[in-house]
Amino acid sequence: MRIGELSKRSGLSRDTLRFYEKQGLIHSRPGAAATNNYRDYPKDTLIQLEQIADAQAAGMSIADVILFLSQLEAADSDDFDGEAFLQARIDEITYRIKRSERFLDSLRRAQQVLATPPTES
Amino acid sequence: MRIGELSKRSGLSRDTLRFYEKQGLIHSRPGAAATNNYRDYPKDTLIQLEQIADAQAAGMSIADVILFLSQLEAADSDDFDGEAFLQARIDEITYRIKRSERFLDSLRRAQQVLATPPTES
DNA sequence: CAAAACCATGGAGTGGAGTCAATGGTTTTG
DNA sequence: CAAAACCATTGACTCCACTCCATGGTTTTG
Repeated sequence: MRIGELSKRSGLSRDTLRFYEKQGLIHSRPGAAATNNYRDYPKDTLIQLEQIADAQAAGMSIADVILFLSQLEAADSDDFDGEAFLQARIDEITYRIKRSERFLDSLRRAQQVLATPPTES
Repeated sequence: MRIGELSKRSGLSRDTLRFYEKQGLIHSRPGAAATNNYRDYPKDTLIQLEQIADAQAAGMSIADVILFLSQLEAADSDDFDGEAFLQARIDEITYRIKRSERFLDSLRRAQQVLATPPTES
């Protein structure tokens, strides 16, 4: 799949896709046709982009996502404590969700207030 | 409360607090002592900072938080559709939480994989 | 086959959210 | 009362995640 189609399907701009690739988040095999140097993305890139979006929604930086991905691929490289890394992210995200829900509640309360007809003091 | 104490209690830097104040997120009455121009923060600023942190955790920008706050104070200004604004934020955040939880699940699965002793093929 | 549509690279620019540094005034403390 | 600790302002700077542009090559299409 070429970048234009991936862009359309993922909803991300071409520039963002090229940026992600430069960062190492996604990969393309260059020019299958060999005549040009157009990027050619495997179809599961779309799924990966979804996962990246999930990670970003959870507050992870691109650098974190890269660390996480490299972690999955080389699960037994022992120069890096993957378990600690994972646990730290899990804790962070759990905490973030808790805070988000608290904020959501206050938005709902505000909604209640707005929905209530003005006081007839 | 002066900025140093607020900083210590909130865990935010003085610079961040001054930055927030410039943005209009928090307020101080200047120099109660009248002799200096030190900021003096009411004690409920701490609570407000907590709420701001919640909002940020939920992915809201500072500009959004300001809009939200102004919304609570002037609930009947009719040049702005507060209900639509609130509903949009609620939807956004709900969606973000859903994505975060999906990502959390994949982290937990990765954790499982790491915890599993290497295959004895 | 020419115009339109698509692709590439490199590098500059943007916006959000702080962070740092320089300079100088005020309070607290031993 | 001097030194240390605290405070103020202004403006420059950083980092992140894009986004835009200029320039030029490749494909597709009518």
